[in-house]
Amino acid sequence: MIRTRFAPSPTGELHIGGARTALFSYLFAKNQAGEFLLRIEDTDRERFVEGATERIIESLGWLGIIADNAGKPIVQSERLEKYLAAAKKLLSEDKAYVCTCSKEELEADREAQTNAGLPPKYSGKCRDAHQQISDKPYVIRMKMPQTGNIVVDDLIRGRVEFDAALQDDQIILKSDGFPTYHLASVIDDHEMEISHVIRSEEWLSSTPKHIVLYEMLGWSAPEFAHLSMILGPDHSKLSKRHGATSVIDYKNQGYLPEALVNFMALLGWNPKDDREIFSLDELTSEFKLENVNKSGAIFDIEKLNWMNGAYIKVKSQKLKVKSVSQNSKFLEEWGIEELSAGELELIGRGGFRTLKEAADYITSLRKMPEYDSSLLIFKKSTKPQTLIGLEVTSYKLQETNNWDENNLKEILESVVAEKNLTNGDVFWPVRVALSGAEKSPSPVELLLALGKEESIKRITKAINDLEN
RNA sequence: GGCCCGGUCGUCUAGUGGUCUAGGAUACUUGGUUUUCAUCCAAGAGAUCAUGGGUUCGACUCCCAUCCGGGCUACCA
Repeated sequence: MIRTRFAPSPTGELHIGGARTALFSYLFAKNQAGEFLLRIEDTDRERFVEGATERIIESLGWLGIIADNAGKPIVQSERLEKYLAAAKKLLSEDKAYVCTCSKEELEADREAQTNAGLPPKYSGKCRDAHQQISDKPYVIRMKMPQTGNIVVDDLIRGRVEFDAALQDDQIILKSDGFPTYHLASVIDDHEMEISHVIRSEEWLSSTPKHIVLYEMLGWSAPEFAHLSMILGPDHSKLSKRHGATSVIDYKNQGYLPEALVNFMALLGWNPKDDREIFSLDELTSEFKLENVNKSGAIFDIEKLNWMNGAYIKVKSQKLKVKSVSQNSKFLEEWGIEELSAGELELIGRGGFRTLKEAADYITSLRKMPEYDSSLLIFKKSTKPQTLIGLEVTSYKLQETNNWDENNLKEILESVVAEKNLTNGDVFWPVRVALSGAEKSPSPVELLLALGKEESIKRITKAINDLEN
């Protein structure tokens, strides 16, 4: 049984990088009918943020990445005795030792080594001192082998070797009784029966320590797959100074979860052909770890914008055939509860990169436009011709009971034909009367979005403005 | 500094020794469509495959070196 996990620290909002790691872990497991679990790594009490766990789960849920244990994730701070017991077992087997070096001492050692041009490494002072646990503050360090190579067979990177002698005697239990990541993740991954550890590249360097820990504990290690990182435009690790980096930021800016998921999946994974648009389900059935890249990828907002626009288009077109109550959620967060079919049509014509842009447009469209009436006259037209166009159109619109696209188009065309006018005498002023803007969707789209009553009201106002 | 990972159009990428004078997408430019803008359609420009050496009849593809970028080097994860 394939079983993967996502193990964030509750130190803030879910990051794009974390979300992508979660996505790949989820896709890998679900592709093989496996389980995807969530584990909260809250062993650092200083960085712990109240409520962060809930917000991470919420962001994940918004993306559609639902862990099989999302209702009750594994929480490390609730499992302290397990880590302590394991550390003591290692201690009794001489695979770990008590270290009483103070932080100041360690800091001084490190500084001296750095100044001497040496790589910083724990001195090993307590390694063979065989100290017992006493009242004195202590930590427990694992005893790394001092010779040989440690091999990591990474599913993405292949075979990577590390010189054991260069590895530090990692602290596995801190003086506050909490485990470090290394111990806790090894124990939990084993107990949760995780078959594949899929995590970010930043963990590759400490994987040898984890492998040694598995051996010491007498367990077989899971498979490892280290994902490349997501980079900012300046090629450094994506971080806050690059602007929006949390999933919730994108939600608030009007990105669709489907678009964000699709975009993140393409950052480092591809289907080996030209397809680019994938739903979460399609991603699940297509995903293969072999198709994941080794190199880091820059988060390119332009491409996300394009993809989000494409999703907005498709989604608004789908909603068009549904009832008003069903589409009430679409732009709800921007204060728009109900969308008419005509408004959805207008959104579906494309051009909006975010939901917020679309909502802002609909909001402004719903207000009676204010504009200089000279704008009503097309550059190749005249005031009298414009007035005729507007008046005849207004009359015909009042007479019709058939407010659909084809009919409206025919009406406008018939005004042009019957009154011997040009498109510029009719289409342009009607459009301006409805939108109040130099640039806008077509008059037919606007008529559809605004409805009969509002459209006639605006055209009437335009006629009055022009006459006075 | 040490160890580790990576390096194909600006960006995401295809490419696993000959089909590559390198394909797709995005962004950009131009043309078409449109009363306008956007959409849409079409076309174009854009990569001496980081650099230098090998190996080979032949290398983007294999090997080495160099350079560049990134990660780790915490009682953070």
